[in-house]
Amino acid sequence: MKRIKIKELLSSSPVGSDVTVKGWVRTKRGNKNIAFIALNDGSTINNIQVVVDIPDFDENLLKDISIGACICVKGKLVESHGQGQAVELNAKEIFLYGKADADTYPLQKKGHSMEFMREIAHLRFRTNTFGAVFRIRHAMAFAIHKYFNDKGFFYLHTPIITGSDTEGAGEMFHVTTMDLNNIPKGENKTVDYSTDFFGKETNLTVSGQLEGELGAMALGDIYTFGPTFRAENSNTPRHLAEFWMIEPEMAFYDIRDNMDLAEDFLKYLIRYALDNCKEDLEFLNSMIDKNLLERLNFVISNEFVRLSYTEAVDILTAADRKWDYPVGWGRDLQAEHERYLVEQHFKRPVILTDYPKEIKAFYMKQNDDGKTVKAMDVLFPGIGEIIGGSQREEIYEKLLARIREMKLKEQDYWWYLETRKYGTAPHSGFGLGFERLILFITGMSNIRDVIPFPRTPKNAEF
RNA sequence: UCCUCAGUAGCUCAGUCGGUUAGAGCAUCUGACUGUUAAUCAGAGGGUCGCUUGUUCGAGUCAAGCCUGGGGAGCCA
Repeated sequence: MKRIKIKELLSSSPVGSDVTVKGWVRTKRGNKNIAFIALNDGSTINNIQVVVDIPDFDENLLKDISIGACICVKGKLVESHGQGQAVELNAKEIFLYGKADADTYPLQKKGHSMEFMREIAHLRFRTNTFGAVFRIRHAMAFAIHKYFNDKGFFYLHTPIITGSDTEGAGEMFHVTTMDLNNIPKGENKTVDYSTDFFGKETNLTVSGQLEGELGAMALGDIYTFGPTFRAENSNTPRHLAEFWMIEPEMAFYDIRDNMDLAEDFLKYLIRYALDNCKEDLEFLNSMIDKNLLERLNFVISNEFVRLSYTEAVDILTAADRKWDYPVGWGRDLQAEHERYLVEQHFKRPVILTDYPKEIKAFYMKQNDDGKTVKAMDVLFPGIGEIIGGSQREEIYEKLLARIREMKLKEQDYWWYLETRKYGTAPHSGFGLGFERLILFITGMSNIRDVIPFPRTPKNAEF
């Protein structure tokens, strides 16, 4: 008999039908005559209750069916005699795929801390919380592709190994095949990369943006969605050394179009989760964050506030409170400032634009005032910066001047500059941190709990 | 990297002013119970008190250093 997934079983199998289910035991309880097994196969957060007439089965088999064991059950679907569920499965045959020694299996029926779960990341998928989180993570990845595909964007695969540093900012992971115990040195005792695999210094990408722009200058609208690496020694609940980022890049979009897209995109994703991950979100709302559903609904039904950096500084200066870090035009906004704007002053997502050029990247479109650039940061409650983007500088001379002002290596950007030399066009784009989106959607509080196997300083287990 | 808090049974934690043999709940094991819902009830086993050094007659408790983890900050998505 063909196996049926529990999600399908619960939604569409008629009472009285004979079915086969396969899954992992969540709990077993009962007495010497009858046992109840809560079985889960990951297809849904819901379990099927398997009812076992103990005299009909081998005693040793039943002993081995403990929490974590994997079994196949054939039986008849019936209306439940108990209260907790509509239907249950009366077992006729049970096959044990793999037992889970109750003495050593780390998961129990009762609560575990998130910290403990991180130590058993290979098993934490088997909990309600992580099952819900990773089903939602999948749904969001799918929705991202659907959103862009429906809008005529093309998914562009930008390189993971790069020969250039996107912004000159941020530590990168070196990629090499050199023998680290015997690194060839050239003149001045510097490393001689000419003998390395690529014949030059290479790193893992910190952003696909620059390559993404090359694609946008021909395909029109593109997006990337791939792994991104930062070797920064960041130890916070919002940073990973390896994370996933979505970077759309659009020809002929100005900063306003860019903001419109970012807001529409985020609201689409939240709505997609509400429509397609209802049960998982309800579980997270009840167990992880009591305000989750309310917050998600609030965000999709209200306009994001849009204001300039200069206006934000005015608000912060006028605010009746003390800052750990001083507020002033030209200084970068600190976490406490962003939080104040989002969580107290406006109480909704905020898009900040037109930052001083000194605190932003070289490629951002310079405003006529000579002081600011067309940058935009989308700030979310509890998360901080979830999106960072800008209109790009498309005028060759201005871009080159900025590269020189910031003392970047001009020759490293020859191909980037050529897009401004040949058929340049106004264009814009942004980057969305995928895990930060998942944090917001799930209500989880630590980014290490929304990626299957987190990479952070001093941790690359699994 | 900085600040701060923590590390005691498989898990979550208590442990008073430094004092005899370090406790609880859950989990595990044994037994009871004819429909359970984190099942319930009774009993049992289970400890290098993160590591090292020191102070002391005596250290889970005090001190120093280190390791690991949480929270906050910086960097950023």
